[in-house]
Amino acid sequence: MSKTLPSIGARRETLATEVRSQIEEMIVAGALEAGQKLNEVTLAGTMGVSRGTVREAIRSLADSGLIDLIANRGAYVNEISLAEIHNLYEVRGAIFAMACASAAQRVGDGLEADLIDRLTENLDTMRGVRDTDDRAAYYELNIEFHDMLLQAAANARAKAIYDNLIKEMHLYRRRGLSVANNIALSLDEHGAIFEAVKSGDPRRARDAAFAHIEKGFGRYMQIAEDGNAGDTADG
Amino acid sequence: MSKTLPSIGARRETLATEVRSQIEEMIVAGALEAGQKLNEVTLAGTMGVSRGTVREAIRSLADSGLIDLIANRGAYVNEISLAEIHNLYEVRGAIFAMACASAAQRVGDGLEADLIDRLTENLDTMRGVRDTDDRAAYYELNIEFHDMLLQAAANARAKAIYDNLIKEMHLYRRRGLSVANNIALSLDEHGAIFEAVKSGDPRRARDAAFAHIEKGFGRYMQIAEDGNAGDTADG
DNA sequence: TTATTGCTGATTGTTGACAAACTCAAACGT
DNA sequence: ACGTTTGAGTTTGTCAACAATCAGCAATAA
Repeated sequence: MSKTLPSIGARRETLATEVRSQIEEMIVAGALEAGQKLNEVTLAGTMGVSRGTVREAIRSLADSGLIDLIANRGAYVNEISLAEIHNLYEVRGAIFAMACASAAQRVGDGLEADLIDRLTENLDTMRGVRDTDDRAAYYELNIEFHDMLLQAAANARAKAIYDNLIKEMHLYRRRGLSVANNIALSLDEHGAIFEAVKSGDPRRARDAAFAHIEKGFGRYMQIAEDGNAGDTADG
Repeated sequence: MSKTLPSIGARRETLATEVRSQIEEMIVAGALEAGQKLNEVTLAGTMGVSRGTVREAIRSLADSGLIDLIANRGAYVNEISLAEIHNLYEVRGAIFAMACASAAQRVGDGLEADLIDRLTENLDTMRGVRDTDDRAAYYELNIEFHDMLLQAAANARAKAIYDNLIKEMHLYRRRGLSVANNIALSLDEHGAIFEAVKSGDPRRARDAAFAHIEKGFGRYMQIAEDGNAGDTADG
């Protein structure tokens, strides 16, 4: 299913970036377990490329936190504790809250004219999905909701960091612990964020976003303690 | 003066990381200007290492945002606009605010016993420096203040991202635009953050931190517009 | 004149080989 | 029995050479 996104004209794919996505996918899919060591020659062999190329890909993954590097000893798939998951939630919340505040500010300034319409449509569709309990659909809509706000913040760096965090958090979904979700609850929270952004109130948007992420972590903890292992969307 | 910081015990230095810091220093010091292209063979020659090694270093720098990469065309020192500087301030503010809230929470929970003492001492020293107008000393104290709070947040990922942002923002200090500073003002703001953290009020700490960074950007803009080019600390 | 095509030199992408460092376990000495 | 040392084997770090791609310019055609 996952065609590589056609890169926008500017930057073609290089072999190393291709290998990078491939390893990334292996980690997310669980083909490489947490704590497992990545052997450069083995990977190079199975992928049919040279060791240097694999090496470059691994270095890149290490820089974005998916992999731990120890000099002269190798690369290991990042093992993560519950405390670290909390840390990721915190950072993600901080970035998202900032983005929502920024988006609200821009809406108040008359920029981002169509944002409100697009958010409205997203929420409407989501309400329809709530009753059908179609988690896959909800998952996509949830990502879209967050993405639109990040986009509206007009802060490329923030978006890059956020996307990276999301990618990393994906990991823990496949690793036994599902990410918490309650469509009805997170829909309410999305509504609160929406209202704040719509009214152009940065401060309120920020608080609503923070609350949303914090509650999301709470739900995650709940499910983690209950030992649930379903594959759901986060919210 | 600028010795390279001794890397923390755990991870030994490899040649590539050494080259990385060296290039980093060249960029910060202005030996490599914004927009300038980095030629791999030239760099390898001047540094006396192989091309593959500088390649690895360049890739790493690109991942942390100091350098722009274009496939098959090369690496360029990141040119940055005023809007992007604002973006960096925003992200930095978001992370810092989150850290302060977290620190306040932990203080309220009885953890971080000595944090308050250390912050108190930092502020006292700073007040002494205020009158002498010793900017170098203030600069160090300012970094220490922020570092202590990031540390107290007990969030390694947040600290890593924050440190990276700071490093990047260093760039624009050497590039004509100084980073804004007014010791007396930022001392007041530090005081507000301190009080909030001390009272264990996460929300107030967060707001104070946000305000601090925002005002810092305001001062930066002020100086930028005035065309000032001194080398001062930010606050 | 202007746009297109085909060279040429230079630079990046990729590879395989060599050198250095590490792991593990057996041999050794106390 | 226990800690230390030594050595073989494996894995990573570094390097130099080969292949692919790009920027710039000259020649050609409309």
